[in-house]
Amino acid sequence: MRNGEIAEAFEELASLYELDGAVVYRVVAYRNAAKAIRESGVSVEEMARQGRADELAGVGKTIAEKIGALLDDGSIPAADKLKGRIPSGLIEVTRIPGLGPKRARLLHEQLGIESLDDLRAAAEDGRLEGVQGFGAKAAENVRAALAAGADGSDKPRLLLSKALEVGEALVGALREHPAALRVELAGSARRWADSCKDLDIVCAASDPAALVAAFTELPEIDQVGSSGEAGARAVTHSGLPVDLRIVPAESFGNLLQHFTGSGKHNEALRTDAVKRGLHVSEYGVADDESGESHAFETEEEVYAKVGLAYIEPELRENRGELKAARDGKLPELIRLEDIRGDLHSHTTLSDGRNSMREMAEAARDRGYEYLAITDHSATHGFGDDVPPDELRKQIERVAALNEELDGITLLAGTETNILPEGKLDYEDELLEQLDWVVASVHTSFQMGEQKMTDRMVAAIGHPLVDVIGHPTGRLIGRREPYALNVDRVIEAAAEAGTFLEINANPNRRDLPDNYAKAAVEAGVTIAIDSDSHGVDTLVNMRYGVATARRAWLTKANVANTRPWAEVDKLRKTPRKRYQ
DNA sequence: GCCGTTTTCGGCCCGACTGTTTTCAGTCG
Repeated sequence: MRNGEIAEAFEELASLYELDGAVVYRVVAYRNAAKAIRESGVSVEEMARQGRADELAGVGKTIAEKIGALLDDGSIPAADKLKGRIPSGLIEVTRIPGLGPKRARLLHEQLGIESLDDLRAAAEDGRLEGVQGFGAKAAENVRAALAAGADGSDKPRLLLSKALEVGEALVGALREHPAALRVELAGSARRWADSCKDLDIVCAASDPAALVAAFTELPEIDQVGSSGEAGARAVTHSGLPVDLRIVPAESFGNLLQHFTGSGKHNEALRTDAVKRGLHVSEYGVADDESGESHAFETEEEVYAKVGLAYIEPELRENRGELKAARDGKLPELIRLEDIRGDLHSHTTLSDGRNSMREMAEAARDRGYEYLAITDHSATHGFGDDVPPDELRKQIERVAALNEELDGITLLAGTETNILPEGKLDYEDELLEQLDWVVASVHTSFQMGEQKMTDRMVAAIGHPLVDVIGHPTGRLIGRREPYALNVDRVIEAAAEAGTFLEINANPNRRDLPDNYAKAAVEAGVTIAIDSDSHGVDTLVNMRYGVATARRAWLTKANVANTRPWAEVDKLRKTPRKRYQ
């Protein structure tokens, strides 16, 4: 079973316990365990088989046993038992705004409601008002939510690149307003998560009312829900909810820290602080000893007050960053400026939109020292392939252009398909003449896990494969990863010395952060590549670096923070012509 | 149900808002 599937089972179990009226701490414990399982960079099934599932933070003896039962029998006995009492449709009912587990349970007990359809009927025929705690307003809110299309599914999330497009425009416009003192994007966008469900903007202002008024008039804003001196809630034309908060400048650090999250990070931070007699909220840090509350202008001061080193937003996911901050063991995260070249790009020779020269000049303008031209191989499958003879000519064209270009080195490369049997798309004799070889899967996505993993491991073992491109094949929010044993892929890459890519395309960000972290811990070197198909997407490198930062990576973990000559030496098969 | 530089038992973040209350529970972020 995949980590995601195991996590889902425990999320369901948490909801069932919650509807059954279990103590909230038990429900939270199951939810925390589900999160740890989902985010694990190694196979939890494998850990469980080895009796090590309880090494995950938040998984103890009881949950470890339940994981075992789930793997052995396909279900958790406690969940099966609860399902006898609690209809699964009730979980959807709890996702209607304003309805939670307590009220859903009440509706089940008093009206026999078991599904959204039942809820709709009861809201329409007036039975809802008869339930204790429900008045006319509550019933009306349910009717409105259902009419607005609430269907019991989780809120949709927008890809980070789309959210940032809007968020950066809003922040830029607000910063230009004369009343603005400080304006920062907070929330999941500031943590560079894969996707966002809303935007949070935190401001300090000399004239709050004027700044709020200006915000509601911005061209990106469609509807304004509520607004006042303290901020506004609005929705953009693209349907993204935006929360604007205005705070006093002297407590800007507290608010920014609070609204950057994540919720789990803040919860853990506060629990930790309580042990030191400190109570952290968005307004300040209250000190039991002095009885005073301390407000801070900067986040650095907030973290210092609770005895922690400053934690970068990308790390604030409660994945061990608090302990590392306490022990002074936070990594010095890689920065975008550390990147010295891009090792995966396309031109019009395959499916790119710009010529080799245009790509080279654009890369040089970004300050890169080198750019690998890696057009698709002979069986790419989408047309625009590069047959062997064409690739030979391309090597010559790269050499000729290098003669003309100053300030950047072009590398002759390929993004070769990994064929279903694990072989590559060109003969070794041709691959040997290339400076850089990316190998990726672009066909036969539906293979079983064993075959797909064998296929990948075979490519990793090929002496002339420098890096595996977008190793899991996921498309964020649209396509699950291939059925792949990522543990084995990482192990094979570590053993062979083959690099694994963090593909920086914002739709991919592949390797994902959890796997990239596990890969580096296993000794794998990472390459962060834009996979640009035009000059306009070289900037996507920032999403790859963000994923690397979320994976706790340093400059040293990433190949292309080095000059090209060092990258050549670092890979498993340095090419003779460079020696 | 988990966890341990106060604890192997007794804790387990903080505050705002809403609607229904007659002092607060439930929900949300």
